[in-house]
Amino acid sequence: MATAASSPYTLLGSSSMIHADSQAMQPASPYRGHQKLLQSDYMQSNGHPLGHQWANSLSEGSPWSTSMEQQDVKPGREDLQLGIIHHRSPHVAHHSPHHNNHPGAWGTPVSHNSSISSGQQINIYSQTGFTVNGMLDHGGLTPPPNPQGQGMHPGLRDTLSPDGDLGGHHCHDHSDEETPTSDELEHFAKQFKQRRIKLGFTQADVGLALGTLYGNVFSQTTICRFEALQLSFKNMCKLKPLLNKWLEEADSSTGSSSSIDKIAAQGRKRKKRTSIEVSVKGVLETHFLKCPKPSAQEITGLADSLQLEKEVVRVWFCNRRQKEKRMTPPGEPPPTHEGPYSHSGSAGDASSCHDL
DNA sequence: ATGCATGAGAC
DNA sequence: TCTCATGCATA
Repeated sequence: MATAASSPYTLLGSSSMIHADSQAMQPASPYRGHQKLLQSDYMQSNGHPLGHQWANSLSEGSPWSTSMEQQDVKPGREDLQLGIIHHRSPHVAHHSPHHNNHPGAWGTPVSHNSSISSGQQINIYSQTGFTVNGMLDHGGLTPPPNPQGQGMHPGLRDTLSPDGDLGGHHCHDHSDEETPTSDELEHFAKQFKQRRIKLGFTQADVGLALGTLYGNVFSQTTICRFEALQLSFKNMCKLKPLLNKWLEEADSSTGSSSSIDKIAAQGRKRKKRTSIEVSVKGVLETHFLKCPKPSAQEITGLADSLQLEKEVVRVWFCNRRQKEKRMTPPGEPPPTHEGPYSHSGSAGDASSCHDL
């Protein structure tokens, strides 16, 4: 038996800790953001669908490479949130318990190569203006008369399903609003951030507002990643319309509406974040370069060597892969250093990292 | 802003 | 078991 780790986590008696902190934004850090998103087909070599579209581009002229230099400046808001709440049922017509929105593929709506092992699922569905609620109050962008209106909806986040179809028909392929190009997304992200800041909203505010408006609550992290274009193309496509709507709302009701909606429905005890030492990280990275996808056996061995839980090591590799996917796509080595596991030329890799 | 973590779905 | 979307907790 190699694998024998079921629940390595011990449930610690965690008291109900309610963190009522507000996401204060940090002074924009001068980080590097040379990320170019390219829309290309999946490169199905032979089972290694690492074909992502995030490519690095040092072209300073590329809008994508330009990092946001805006700072979060609040013109004059203290607890004002764009919580335009309407009295609408949180449950519109959810057919599925989960929100399985497939906004579209990575700019490959027609491609249906099944060679994509476990990469992006190819769906041609598109969300055409998901019906947020059956009915908006009046006009939709009407701020509530009561600024301190009580948030009547908890932190529902799986209620909204941007379906619009599922009926078993319609196969429109509007390659316009449905599948924005990477350039559009990039531009939108930048515009979004600027507007957001201008309006005096934090990323967390937006996340909450989205939940208030459409039922899909997002965290500051997600909004942040959206603005930084650190999400997958598909994910970006999914969030764009939501954020776009929010922008419209925010723009329309500038100076009105406010509702502190806190999603305090956290009944999940999360494992304490493991802090991996730099030295250990170095080792992990070294292994990652050799083998981005170590087997369970290798992971176990590594964990043992580093004195870490197997789960931690496994998750580390998973996260590492994800990170690599959005930062350094295969085929485009970063300008600062060499690519991680440089493409093996054409075909013939996909695995085989036997070195233990 | 980002590292580590969780969970659903795909394979 | 991996990928992928997402977020708590933290630097």
